[in-house]
Amino acid sequence: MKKKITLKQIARELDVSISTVSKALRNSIEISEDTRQKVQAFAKFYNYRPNNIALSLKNRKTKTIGIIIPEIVHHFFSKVISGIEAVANKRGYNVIVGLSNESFAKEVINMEMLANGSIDGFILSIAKETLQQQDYHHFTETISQGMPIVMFDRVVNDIKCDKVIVDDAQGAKKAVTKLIDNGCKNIAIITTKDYVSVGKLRTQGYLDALEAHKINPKASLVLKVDDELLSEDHLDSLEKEIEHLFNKNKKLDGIFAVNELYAITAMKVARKLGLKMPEDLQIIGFTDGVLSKHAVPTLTTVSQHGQKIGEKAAELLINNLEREDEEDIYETVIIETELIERESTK
Amino acid sequence: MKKKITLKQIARELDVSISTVSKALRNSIEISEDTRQKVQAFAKFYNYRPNNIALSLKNRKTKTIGIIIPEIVHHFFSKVISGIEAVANKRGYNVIVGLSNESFAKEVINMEMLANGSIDGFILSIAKETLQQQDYHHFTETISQGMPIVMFDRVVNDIKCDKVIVDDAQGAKKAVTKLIDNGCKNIAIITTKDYVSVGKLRTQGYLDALEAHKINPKASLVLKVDDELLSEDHLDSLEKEIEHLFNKNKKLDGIFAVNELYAITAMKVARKLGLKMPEDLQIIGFTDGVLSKHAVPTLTTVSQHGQKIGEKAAELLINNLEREDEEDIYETVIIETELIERESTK
DNA sequence: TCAAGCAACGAAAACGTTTTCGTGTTGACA
DNA sequence: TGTCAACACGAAAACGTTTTCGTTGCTTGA
Repeated sequence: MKKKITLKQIARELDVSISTVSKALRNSIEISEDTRQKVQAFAKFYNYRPNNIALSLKNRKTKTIGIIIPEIVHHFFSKVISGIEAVANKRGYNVIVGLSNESFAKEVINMEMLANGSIDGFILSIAKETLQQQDYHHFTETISQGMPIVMFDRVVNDIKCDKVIVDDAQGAKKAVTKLIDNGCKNIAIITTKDYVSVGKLRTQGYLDALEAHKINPKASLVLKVDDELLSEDHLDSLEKEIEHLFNKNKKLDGIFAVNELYAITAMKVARKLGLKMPEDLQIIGFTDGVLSKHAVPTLTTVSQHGQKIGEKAAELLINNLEREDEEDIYETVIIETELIERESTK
Repeated sequence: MKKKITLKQIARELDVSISTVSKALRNSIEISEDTRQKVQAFAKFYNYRPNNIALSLKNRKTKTIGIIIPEIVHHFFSKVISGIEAVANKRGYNVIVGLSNESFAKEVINMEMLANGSIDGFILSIAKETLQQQDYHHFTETISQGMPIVMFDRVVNDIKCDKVIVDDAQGAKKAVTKLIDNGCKNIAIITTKDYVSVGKLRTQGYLDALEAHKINPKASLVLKVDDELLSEDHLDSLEKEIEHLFNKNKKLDGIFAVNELYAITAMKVARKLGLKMPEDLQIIGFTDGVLSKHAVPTLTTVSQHGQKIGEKAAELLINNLEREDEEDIYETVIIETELIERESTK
């Protein structure tokens, strides 16, 4: 077992001072050609690499980004991480991941754990519980300590930080407009309760599209699902609620769902009821995940470009970290959504 | 902006020494009740938290685990991370994630980036390119530097480290046996080229099951797909290959696929050919991802329990890190697979 | 011959902790 | 009064770097 070698050990072996070794390795002109060669050869032979922790302590920056997300087993979030990692890596940063599991307490703990020097800045998407409780002190506090935050997807406006969001309302509007253009007369929306900001915005987009076409929204066409039904365990109750939606609206011919799972489940119920897609019923989902691509029929969906969101968030954060002047100008970048048309629409 | 406060600043404000502050905060009996109270109150007021980096440097351990995986946008891998994170968090560790993107070079770079003090140990799954080139020097080197590694899923035997694997062969055998028991006479396997260890093992399990039932394997029933077809971009060619498989074997009535995507694609082709599932054709996949659960028909599959794999890997690593005696005893833990029966089989 | 200047190197501080080992003061006790 | 223990605290080293600021010894020019 050959342990990692340090400057001190090299210095001792070569009978020079630590400073000399350090300078020699960084090709300082202060050091003679001779000693430089000698030191570098020795270092190379023993595969010397400076200790990151020591560097972090000295430079007071860790070249590490902290990511806090609600969950990782989720196509969208893993896409975002993938984007973050790509940019971070290219610019010499590492990423450290914490999961909140949608819990306020875990979000706080995780942030505190990382904020004590482990990272230079955060990229995060807020837990549902936090959104519900509207307690954002942990964000404001870390920001006031000089640690920058970039929020994505689930953001809250009154925090001073960079944000990367999709135009949820616009994307939803595009989707619903598509359904209208395709001849749908009775379009339902399956969405979440309002405290989930993105759910609210998408619902707004749905209403906007209807209004733009002078269609009166009907309350019975709006299904706000309790989000705990999103967990795989409660699929049955989700199905029941959706079935109820069909029963209440016999002439239903279009559905816009604010996520993939709602859309897929709606498809399943429709199939059970003997509806043909896209002939009798057209469906559009949100989030271009793996389910949409491989469903039967394949699902038309609003793509959020998770990878791009991650890349942009990482760029914003790193730019902020490496900016010389300490100006506090915060950007909100909107990533365009894209309607990916597949078989579930005409 | 109130920056993080340090021991030194507290010491200066309270006009005591740094040592006193440190001891007072750790409730040392060396310090008088009075000063202890004073220091603790002050620290609490300014929300003092010890700097992690300084602690890492001093203790020569970072309480951080490095994860290197081929990709993160993948149900199995994100499940594993989720498991690792849960255990790590509970035991006071953070996780830092690096992606190899199946590339040898990126795997090496990532490991070198983290091995210089940033982490205490690795949990990883080997990149395909690395498996192909069979160059494992970066593993042996980090191990010989005293940094422990736990490998999962894609492992290689001759590296001295803990391993967490699924009984791929056994799982495959279970699946194929199920097909045989269900009356299938002509069972094909869709698998990867042999250098992917898990693909090879699963193929072996397929052959084992046939042999156990005295069925002669037919070369035409074994489809070894070039793995670049796994990328979403090459789905067409994958479909073509599978279609070719059907054409060559008119009496095909069972398919075992070594991953979800192959299985789903086989379903798609079968449906195009007008085959009814499970009546005309039964299919079993590997990896219990989100696709299996929501496919039409839902897919019978061999579950690997990714979460459990992650948990176990984290336990092994942390136990190793916190073991007092430096004994090098390495374990290989086998996580049982489970056949989850759904609609694609009778 | 001497001051100046330069080349080559070393000492030490700093980053923020923890911990070991003093050290000074007090009180008790002989 | 002198000694010793207990008490409360501080100095300093250590973790591994980088960097500033000396400090040598030698050369050079007048």
